[in-house]
Amino acid sequence: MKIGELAVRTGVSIRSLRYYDEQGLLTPIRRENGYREYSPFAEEQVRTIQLYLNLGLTTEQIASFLHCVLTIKEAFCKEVFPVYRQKLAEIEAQILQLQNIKMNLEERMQSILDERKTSGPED
Amino acid sequence: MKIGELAVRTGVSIRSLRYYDEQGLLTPIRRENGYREYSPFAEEQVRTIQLYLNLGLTTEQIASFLHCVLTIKEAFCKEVFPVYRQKLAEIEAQILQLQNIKMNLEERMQSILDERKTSGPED
DNA sequence: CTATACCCTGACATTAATGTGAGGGTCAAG
DNA sequence: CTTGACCCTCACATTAATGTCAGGGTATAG
Repeated sequence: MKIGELAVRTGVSIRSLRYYDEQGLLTPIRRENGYREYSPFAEEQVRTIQLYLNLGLTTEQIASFLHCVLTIKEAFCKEVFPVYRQKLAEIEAQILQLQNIKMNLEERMQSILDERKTSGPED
Repeated sequence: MKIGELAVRTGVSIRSLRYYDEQGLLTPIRRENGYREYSPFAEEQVRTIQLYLNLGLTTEQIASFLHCVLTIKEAFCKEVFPVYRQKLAEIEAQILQLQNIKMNLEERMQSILDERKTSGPED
C-alpha cells in the first residue's frame, strides 16, 4: 500500500511515516516511480513503533531492538530489558524532581494564602 | 559591578545574565563604554530569578511579576498565585503521565522476567 | 606599546518528533 | 490535454535556556 493509505489506517501522519523511514524504523520498498510501497505487515509495525514511542523511548532506542521484537517475542530480545531499565530510572528521577517542585509550589501557595489571611481584607 | 563579577558572585553564567537582560528580567544600566553596570541589589535579584526558574517557570512568566515581588511581598502580588496554580496543574499532569509510563514499564519488565522464567534456561 | 583580561553583539547549536510549505513528479479520470 | 489527488525531496520551524564561537572594542599593568 502507499503511504497515504498506511497513514489513514494507523492514524499516524505521512510526515511521521517518512521520518520512521529516515530513522530506519520502517523502510518500505520503492516502486519504480519512487513511491514508498508498504507491505500489509507495516500496519502492525507502525502500531508497535507507536507503542514504544508512547513509553517515551527514542527512535534510536526503538531501532536498536525493533527488528528483534518484530521477529521473536520481546522477552527474548536481550536489548529490550536494559532499555526499559534505563528508561524506568529516568522516569523515576523525573517524577522525584516534579514532586519536589510540586511540594515547593504547594508550600508557597499556602504561604500566600496564610499571609493574606493574616493581613485580612483591608476594608 | 560588571557582569563578570556578578556571574562569579551568583554562580550564574555571563551568558545567562545577558539573556536575563534581553528578556527584561534584570536590566543593568550601561557605562559610557557600553559595559553593563549592575547595582549591588542585582545579586539578590539573580537569586530570586533562579528561585523561580527552579520552580519551572519561564522567563516570560517570571517577568510578569518579578518587578512586583522585588518591590513588595510576594503574597500581595496578584499575578503570582495564578501562575503558581497553572504551573501546579501542569506538574500534576506530568506526574500522572510519568506514573502511567512507569507502571507500564514495570509491567512489561515483569512480563519479560516471567516469560524467561517460564521458558527456563535452555541447557 | 603590548599583552592580558575584561567587555560587547550577533549568530548558530543544543533535543526530538512533528508540522508545514515550496517546488516538482505521477497517474488516472474526464 | 487538463485537473485533481496522490507522491517525492529538501528545508525550515517548533521549545527555552544556555553553550560556544567569531570578530571586535576597552582598559590596565608592565
